[in-house]
Amino acid sequence: MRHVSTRRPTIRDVARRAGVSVTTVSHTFSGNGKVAAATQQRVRTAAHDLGYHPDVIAQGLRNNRLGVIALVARQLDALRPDFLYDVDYFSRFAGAAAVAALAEGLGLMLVSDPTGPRAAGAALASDGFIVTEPVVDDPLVAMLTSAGIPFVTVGEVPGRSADGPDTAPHVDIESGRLTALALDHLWDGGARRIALVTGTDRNEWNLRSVAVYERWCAHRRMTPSTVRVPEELDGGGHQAAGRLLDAGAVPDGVYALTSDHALGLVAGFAERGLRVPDDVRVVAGSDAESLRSARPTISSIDLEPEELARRAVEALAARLGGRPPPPVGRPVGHLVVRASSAPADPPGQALGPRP
Amino acid sequence: MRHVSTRRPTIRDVARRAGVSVTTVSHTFSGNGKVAAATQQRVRTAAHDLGYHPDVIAQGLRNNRLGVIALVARQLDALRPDFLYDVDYFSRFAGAAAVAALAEGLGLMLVSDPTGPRAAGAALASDGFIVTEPVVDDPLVAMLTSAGIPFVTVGEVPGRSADGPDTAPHVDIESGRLTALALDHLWDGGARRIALVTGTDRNEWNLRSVAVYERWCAHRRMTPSTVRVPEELDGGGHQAAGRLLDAGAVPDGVYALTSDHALGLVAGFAERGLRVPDDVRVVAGSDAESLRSARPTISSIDLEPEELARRAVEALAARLGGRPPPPVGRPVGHLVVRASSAPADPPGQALGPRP
DNA sequence: AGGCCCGGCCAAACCGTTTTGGCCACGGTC
DNA sequence: GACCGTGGCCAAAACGGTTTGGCCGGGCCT
Repeated sequence: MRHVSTRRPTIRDVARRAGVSVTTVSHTFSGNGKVAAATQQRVRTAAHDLGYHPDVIAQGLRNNRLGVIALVARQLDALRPDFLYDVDYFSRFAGAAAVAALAEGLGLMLVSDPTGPRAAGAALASDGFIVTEPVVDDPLVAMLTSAGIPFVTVGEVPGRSADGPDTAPHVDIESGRLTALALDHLWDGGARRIALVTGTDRNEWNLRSVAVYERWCAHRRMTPSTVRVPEELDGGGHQAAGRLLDAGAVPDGVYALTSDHALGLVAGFAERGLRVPDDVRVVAGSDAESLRSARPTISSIDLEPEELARRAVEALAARLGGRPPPPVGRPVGHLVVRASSAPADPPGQALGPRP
Repeated sequence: MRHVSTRRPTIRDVARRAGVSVTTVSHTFSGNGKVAAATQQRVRTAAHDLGYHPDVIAQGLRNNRLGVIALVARQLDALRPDFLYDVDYFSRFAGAAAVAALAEGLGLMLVSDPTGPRAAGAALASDGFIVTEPVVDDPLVAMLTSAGIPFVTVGEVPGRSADGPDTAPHVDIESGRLTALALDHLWDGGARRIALVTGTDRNEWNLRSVAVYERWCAHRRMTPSTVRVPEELDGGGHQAAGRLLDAGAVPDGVYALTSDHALGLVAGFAERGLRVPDDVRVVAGSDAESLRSARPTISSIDLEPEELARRAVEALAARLGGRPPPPVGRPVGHLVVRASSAPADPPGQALGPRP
């Protein structure tokens, strides 16, 4: 007999119990129609007695919105499915996005690229998408655009500057400012032969960093030296160190865009007898726990994924609600100086820690 | 005029175009009724021409299932909302869970504790829940149980052993075996005064580890020495080191359940002049990138969150599909030996690396 | 020949909401 | 007194699928 009581109460049950129509119940909850205060009270107590909660799916069917946004985790599609690069960044981003979504009354769904082979049907049920680090001619962006599904990218979609106003709404990751920040910091520390280690994804982060780096070098009459290694390549940083040293012009400063690569780089330098930061200073372009605990600790750009996530969610929520986009806030992302780029001790002085 | 073409095609459009009823269209896709092969073909091409995809929400309304499971991220509710402890574990878990869910045709929703203050309506739309690290008298478990919502926990719900068959379905994290593994390893390395540093959450991991540790000590006639520090306490490991040393009986081996604490512990020991692993060996109970790159590198138990996540998703999916639970697989979780617990060099021998 | 089963198809009910259009009574306006 | 506006309520039509029950005709058995 218990199966009788197991059915969750519907709006009809509430209506019956309150002695009104379902319309009235719907109205009292949505605040849409006109319902007398006394009636509202009756409805509310009836609903409460029954433990009624509106069915989100039925609502979704009717209003064509579920209250769920999707975060596309492209790293999930990497060749090694059990491997996530830039774990810190993604995890901090996803966690903060979930919290921000919650605050907007939305759920956060983690999906792999819906243009990929295993397109999850459920993924398409979401009201909007957050796409991190879109690449040039991004198929996902194209798909979302043509399907008319609202989305927000984190970082601009590169290679569209010519299109003008056609650019998709995005959260600014300020890659230009941050690159300059890192390079200036290395320069201020005394580095005069600064190399760049970048990933191969054609996203804004990589592309703009390279562009800014080259302009920056030209401005200072420095010959740029760029090494490209795939983001997801294990030991990529190590390899980059080798390539930089073998190339002849040994750098005295390196800006490595990926935290993993920065780690490998430092290790690679150590193996070849170069001391960090004494012989070569290193700054990573993305912060991670591992940089904090490495020996030496490694300086980095903290992109503030939490803040980016919050902004992305807010922008998307505003879009979904037909509200104007939130105003741009303070500049996001900052430099965290650690041992790997600490200013050189004056020559001839003891190397021990100073009070 | 474009708004006309913008409506996505429904099952009715397909039916009309194929010259059949909607029932037939539904049947050809679900494989439920009997539909002649030729008719099926007509329907499929019609659907393809129209770019038809069934509406997940409408399906969900009828079948009472959306194809989405929820992963409860309790760390999101921590006091500092921008802080996740054991980032590695959670991120690896969530990523793998999303992939596994995808493979089952399910979406993965990240939600905060639905019993919490900000209960997201959408959260309740999910078909089932994955609850990591349930605690004694877990309110969430109680809520899910009473609401009849299917769920799977990762790690047993502690304090229910008396209930017998009443225990909730769970994925075994094998905390007993792993604790013994770590302790035996310390013992084999020569440690004879082994301390335990544990968190304060009353989950299986902490509780069982303590229990096994105490039994293990009794068996070897060793006086147990346990230090408790909250998981989310920054600098908790550091504090633990202080407490252990101030207590008088300086340990020569420590098993610290949280990776953060292990890190702080090593740092704390170093400050007080204790060398790791020479004076005291350390093993962490949870692996993380930071342990891999710390100096010295720190041994740990790799819980294999990816495998746990996969199992949790599969178990939940089976439950949702009314299928029997998947068979238990190989033992999961293993010890990763690093420098912090390397066997002592025989006295009088050089300390340099050996080939 | 009659009865039965079964393959192939369809019309209609149903899932739990929201929204539209209308009904009724009441009060104010001319 | 006819008219209109409006506050309060409701019945019914969506929303886009799935499932039930039934209809029809042909082959097989007796």
